[in-house]
Amino acid sequence: MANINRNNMSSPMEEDSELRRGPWTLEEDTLLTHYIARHGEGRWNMLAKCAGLKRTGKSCRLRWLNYLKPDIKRGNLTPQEQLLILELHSKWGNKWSKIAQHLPGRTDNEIKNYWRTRVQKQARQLNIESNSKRFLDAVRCFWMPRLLQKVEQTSSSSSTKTSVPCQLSDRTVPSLPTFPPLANQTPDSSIITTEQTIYLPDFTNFSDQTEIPQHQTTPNIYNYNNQTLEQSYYNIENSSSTAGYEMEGLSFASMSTMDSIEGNWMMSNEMADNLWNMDDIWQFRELGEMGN
DNA sequence: AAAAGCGTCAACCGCACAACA
DNA sequence: TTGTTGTGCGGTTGACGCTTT
Repeated sequence: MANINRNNMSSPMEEDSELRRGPWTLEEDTLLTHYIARHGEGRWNMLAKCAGLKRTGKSCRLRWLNYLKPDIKRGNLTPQEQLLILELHSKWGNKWSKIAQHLPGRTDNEIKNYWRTRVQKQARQLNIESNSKRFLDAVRCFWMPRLLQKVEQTSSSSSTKTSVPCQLSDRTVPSLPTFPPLANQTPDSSIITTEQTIYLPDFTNFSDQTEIPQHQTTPNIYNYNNQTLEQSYYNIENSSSTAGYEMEGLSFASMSTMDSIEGNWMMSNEMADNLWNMDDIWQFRELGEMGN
């Protein structure tokens, strides 16, 4: 049976024709907001009726949680948030609500949309499955380092540790070193060390620490296209000790597969969403072919 | 200027599950 | 135990706006 009928608690003939669908009007938003302000959330079907809304309870709940709730954060996802999404998705897969719990103010719907429109777009460009291990490697090799760089730029350009929009006016950013150093290499002082700490702003409410695996202190070995690879792990920690969460286990495994990119990492405004350029794509393809 | 193509995102749908009578 | 209701989740759709042709 359709949800509309089941949730509406009345016969289809009675009320289905009266139920509104589609975009919410300002008036409906106001009704819903005011009702919840007075009576609180929950019992959505009853709420919809009592508030005088010709909507299903389900629709009201969705509108409230995804749009009207006061703590909803609007606007583009910050590099930090994108980074976190990539990492958590690599860990949990399409568990959008679970991922959303770690991004205060962001909804599962928003994260899901981000994944489908931005991340999967990159997968299409690479002509690989977005859920494949190859794509995961590509994300870790190319995308995450870029986001890390943006995080760095954000934190260094901001005296306070609040999020600022990423505004890269120059196509060329300072060169990024081989990324990451292999475990048996002596880290050059100019390069990012394996214990680099990056400060992330505004991540609060991280209480689900049990879900985050313990920090891996030793590199482990696994195979990619029959090549033995070492994984290096980078730590990213929350800047606020009171936030109660450290992003331990934020792993950038297997970046060493394709760490031969030297020199300039190109990034521009138009590439803000297109986190790897054509050179990266071709390089990734070539590496994939070599491995086959 | 108009049409077509494309990307984004709010909203909907189907399903699963928990709570309860 | 069974049926009903409420809620939550993930997948999908479609409207809308922007860009390209």
